[in-house]
Amino acid sequence: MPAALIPRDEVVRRLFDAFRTFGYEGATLARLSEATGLGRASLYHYFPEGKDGMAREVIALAREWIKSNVNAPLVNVGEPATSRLKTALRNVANGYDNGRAACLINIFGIGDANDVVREALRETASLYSHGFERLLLDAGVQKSKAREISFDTVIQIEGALVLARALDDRSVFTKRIQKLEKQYLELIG
Amino acid sequence: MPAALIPRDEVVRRLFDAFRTFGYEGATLARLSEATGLGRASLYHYFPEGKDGMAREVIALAREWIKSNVNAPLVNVGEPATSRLKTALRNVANGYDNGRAACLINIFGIGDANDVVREALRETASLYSHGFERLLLDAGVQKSKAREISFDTVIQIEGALVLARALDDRSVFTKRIQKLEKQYLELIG
DNA sequence: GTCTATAATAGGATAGAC
DNA sequence: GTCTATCCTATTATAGAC
Repeated sequence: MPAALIPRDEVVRRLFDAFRTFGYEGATLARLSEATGLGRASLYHYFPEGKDGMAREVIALAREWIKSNVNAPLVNVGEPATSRLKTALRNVANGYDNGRAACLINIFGIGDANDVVREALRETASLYSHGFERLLLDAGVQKSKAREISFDTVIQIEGALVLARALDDRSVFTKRIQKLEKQYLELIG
Repeated sequence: MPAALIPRDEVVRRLFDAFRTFGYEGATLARLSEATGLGRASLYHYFPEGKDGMAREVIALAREWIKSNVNAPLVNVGEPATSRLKTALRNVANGYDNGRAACLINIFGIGDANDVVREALRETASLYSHGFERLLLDAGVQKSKAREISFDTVIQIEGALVLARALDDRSVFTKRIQKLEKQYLELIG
């Protein structure tokens, strides 16, 4: 019985990349096989539920990524608010490869996903704004205002990614992240 | 020789709807056939270049839509700036069915489109911000500032559409449009 | 866990009658 | 312009050997 070529986590990470590059429908098993280096049969060994199961695990990875790379830094009360924000935004920029990579929240929102995927998507999108909201509340911003701004933050991230891809110009994204940082520093600095 | 069941323009409009509902890869010929009411063979009669040709015409329709429904109202110097803006934003809200429909600029930016589609996409995305930029310039806003705000406008539209779909909450989109109107009125009112 | 082989279906596209 | 029939390929998925 041959050993696993790569850890399961790494398989999921590569699937994640493939899904957000090609979209759900565009991510064919041939491409997923190439992205992971695993044959189709091996993919079905890892994911008996097939492509749908892969998608579910990939969304779960996205959720964990947001938790550890965005929300955890933002609510890390040991640090001053400004450096918490900078860490989170740096992680956001890196996570999207500075605008080259798309967001799964967008990708899986296209087409007719099943209910499980749709609910996971809703939860993940909601989670995304929570960290920013907490940071603003900690900094003394009023609740309704904090909610509005944190929503606005996710909207700007998603919109900038879309426009950067359409214009084929990453700076549209990186500049927007810089502008977000500036806006936050005016509020919480 | 049977007459055409529907005008060609209407066929393209229905394809437009199908593409932005399902994405390029998700828009199968079966679905395009159902959306238009035409058999596959008839679709190939209208579009000898197949699905790719349909996509190109659909993007052209999107460009024309932006020109007549967004940019034309925005630069209509016969009207006061505020009502020009209101007309354009109302058209934007309607064009996306108040947040229920996705934007082709996003849809066709996913996956690996060919060069023709990619270039058309770039042009269309660029066109989108031009009308808003012109309105701001007319209102006396400084050029660099006008450019920045008009970009920001498209980013917010695209981002709000993504988030509204992910959260399955149209109000995320409609509220953002209202906020955009308010921001503009502070500048040009 | 990986492999080869293969089933079963859906996808894009075309031919030719009407 | 539309229809039925069909081709070919790609796609998802499974079986069984190692």
